[in-house]
Amino acid sequence: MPSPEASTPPLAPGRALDHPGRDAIRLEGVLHALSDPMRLRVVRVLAEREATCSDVELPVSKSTCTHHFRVLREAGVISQVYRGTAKVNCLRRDDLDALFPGLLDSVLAAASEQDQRAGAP
Amino acid sequence: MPSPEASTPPLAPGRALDHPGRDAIRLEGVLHALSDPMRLRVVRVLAEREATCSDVELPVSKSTCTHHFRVLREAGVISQVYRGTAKVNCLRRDDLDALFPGLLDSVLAAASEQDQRAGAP
DNA sequence: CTCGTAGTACGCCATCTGTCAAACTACGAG
DNA sequence: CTCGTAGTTTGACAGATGGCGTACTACGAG
Repeated sequence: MPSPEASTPPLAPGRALDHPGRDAIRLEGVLHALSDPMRLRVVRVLAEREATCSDVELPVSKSTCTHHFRVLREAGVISQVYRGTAKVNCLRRDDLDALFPGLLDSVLAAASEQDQRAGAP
Repeated sequence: MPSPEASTPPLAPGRALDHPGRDAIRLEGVLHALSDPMRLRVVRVLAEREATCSDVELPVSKSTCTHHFRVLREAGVISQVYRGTAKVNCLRRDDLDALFPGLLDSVLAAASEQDQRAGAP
């Protein structure tokens, strides 16, 4: 890895994953995707920074992890692109905000607040 | 039924149902409850007016209907009180808005917009 | 070329979910 | 008291879901 900083990594498309178009994203599907604690945790991480599957720490096996990321992708919540051997995940903020204004933000805010309430008993 | 209009109906408590306290309402549970099309439909009706189970028209059997209302109640999304032989359902707007500000409104707005998009192809 | 790392694919399994029908309870009207 | 309406309970069932391990593929580093 020659001088990794500031250099755009390979970003090889390898093979494109199948993402639903903006118009194919359904509210019910998004809510369902967000209703799982593991997936909600993933989304909260991705709201702050993009991340590969493995640097979102989840207390589940690799295959289960793959499963959750796929559910999120198929629901239209995240996008995934290969970069070398890694896969980079991003929140599809633009699409979600366009389709369901305010929804993502209120879910994220609600999750944070719920955390805080739990943290201060 | 003597002059039914303007008279508060019996409103007999019959037997109180078990509702989670405000602090027991979990975001994941609420999102899960809202992620079913039938239940989302119920919530959208209740956002406009309170209603008995039977005057929310659902294309499912009575027992399935009972099931969905129970899921909503146990998730903390609605409250149910007996009034005579009927059961009146209300959105727990105050609790939801206090816990998850903006969430309910954005879900309702998103549902409406999704409807409109589907209605105008 | 070879190796290690990242992630996928495939079964398998237990549990949960949505659905129904049928039998039952609760209450108001007569 | 009797009847009809509203809703519950129970049991069944098919399908989805979340979880695992193992075997596999793909790519970058040496």
